[in-house]
Amino acid sequence: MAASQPTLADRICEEMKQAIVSGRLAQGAKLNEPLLAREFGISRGPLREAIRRLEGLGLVRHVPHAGARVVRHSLEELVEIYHVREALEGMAARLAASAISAAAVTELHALLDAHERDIAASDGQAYVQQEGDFDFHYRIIQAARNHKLTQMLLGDLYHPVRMYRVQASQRAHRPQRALTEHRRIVDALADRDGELAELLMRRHIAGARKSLAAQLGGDEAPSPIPAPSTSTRS
Amino acid sequence: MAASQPTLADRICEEMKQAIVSGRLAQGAKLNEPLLAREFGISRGPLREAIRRLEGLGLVRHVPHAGARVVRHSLEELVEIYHVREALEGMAARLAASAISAAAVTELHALLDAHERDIAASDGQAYVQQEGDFDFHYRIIQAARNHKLTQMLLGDLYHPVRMYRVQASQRAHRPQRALTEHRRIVDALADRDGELAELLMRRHIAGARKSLAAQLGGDEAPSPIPAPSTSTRS
DNA sequence: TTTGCAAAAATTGTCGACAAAATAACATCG
DNA sequence: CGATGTTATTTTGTCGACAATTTTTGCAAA
Repeated sequence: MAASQPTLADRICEEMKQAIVSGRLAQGAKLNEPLLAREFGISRGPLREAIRRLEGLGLVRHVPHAGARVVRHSLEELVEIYHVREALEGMAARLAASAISAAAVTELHALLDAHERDIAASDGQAYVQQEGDFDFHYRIIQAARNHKLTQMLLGDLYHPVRMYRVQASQRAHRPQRALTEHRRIVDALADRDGELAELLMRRHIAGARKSLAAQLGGDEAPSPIPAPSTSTRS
Repeated sequence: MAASQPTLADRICEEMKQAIVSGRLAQGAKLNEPLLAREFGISRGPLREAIRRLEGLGLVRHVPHAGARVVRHSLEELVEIYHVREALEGMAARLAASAISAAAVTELHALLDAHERDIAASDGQAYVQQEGDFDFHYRIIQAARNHKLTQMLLGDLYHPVRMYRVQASQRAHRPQRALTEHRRIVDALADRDGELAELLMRRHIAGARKSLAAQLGGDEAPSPIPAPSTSTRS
């Protein structure tokens, strides 16, 4: 079902998605149609279709006669996303404990072994852990065998997270500790202990969220006054 | 977000979304561009943009040189969605317990009172409970004050559910019981008991999911998926 | 210098036309 | 009669051009 003859709009959409996630198209950047069209060597028609698709995906925002811009992700929004991830990936871990195959568990162990080697090799930077972390979470999500869940998590929710990681050049929070937590989760999966797997996954993501929230300045745990001013005034 | 001058593509996108959810555009129906363009009285350009946006929203599926079709939702997928709803709305209930205002709790009570009157009045059919149920869940989600959560739940996830409800003409499962469960949830919110609110909400949705899954086992007379008649009004 | 308004430029929205591909129809052959 | 290759039609993909709107620019006045 791969694109046998990928259309121009599809190709451009994919390229732009990559450009946005990688930061080559900065957050809030205006998408100038004639310019981009010339740059990609295509007409404005397919480009507009690609932009509309990205709009549906939530990666760009479009106002009627003012053009489209790359969405901006505030740290607050990142924290919100981590809340959602906590709920969703916790569920994924629980489902995975029931659905995962023994072979997949073995593969997960091998993956974590590889991560351990990578961390030991590139001590300090641990950039590989970035993609490796994604890889781990990807596999858990896939193992849950819930198509809609996969679609939401991998299709929509992860883009902002990847954008943030790449663009902020944020190093992994204590990759050694993350690795240990990953191992515990896999152990729970191997034991078919869905409850424990969910708990550990939630704690794992909640830890990352709190680390993120710490950058916000204040603790965000109990929001006493929600401050309804979203300040998205236009 | 005041649509100062809604563009054609936006308007058509909205109309098509409505048509898909309401079932006027059946599941699996082919989106014939010249036909639809004539029907809407516009050119193919904006129509294609609208379709691309719907594609990003996950309401239509597009294959390179074969055209776009309305997505088909199997009962299995519905069950998957209810799993996701359970996790997400459970979280929403927990967050809402912390974030909701006293005034909002009062409004919720009033809403449920109205539902009770409606059920008593239109005993049996209880069609109002359909939208009312959505209304209740809407408010809980909003009360969680998590923008991303709202976006995912109300933006993407609910469309298939509404499609299913509308098209299958499914009556609410025991509206009286649903109402009671709703009341208990609001009570938990009023007590600021997030844990209990989450538990009750999860149980509430899990019940609906099980009722849904029961249909999966036993094939009943009403065929849930209508025959894909390619003919649309011209 | 700053403010306000008007013209100009650029950009977005929309359309019709042409090229490429897929589907349908049809005639031919086994 | 059915299968198959070819043609014809429909449908999708792409492009350039024109209209509508917004933003910028320029200029004059307070």
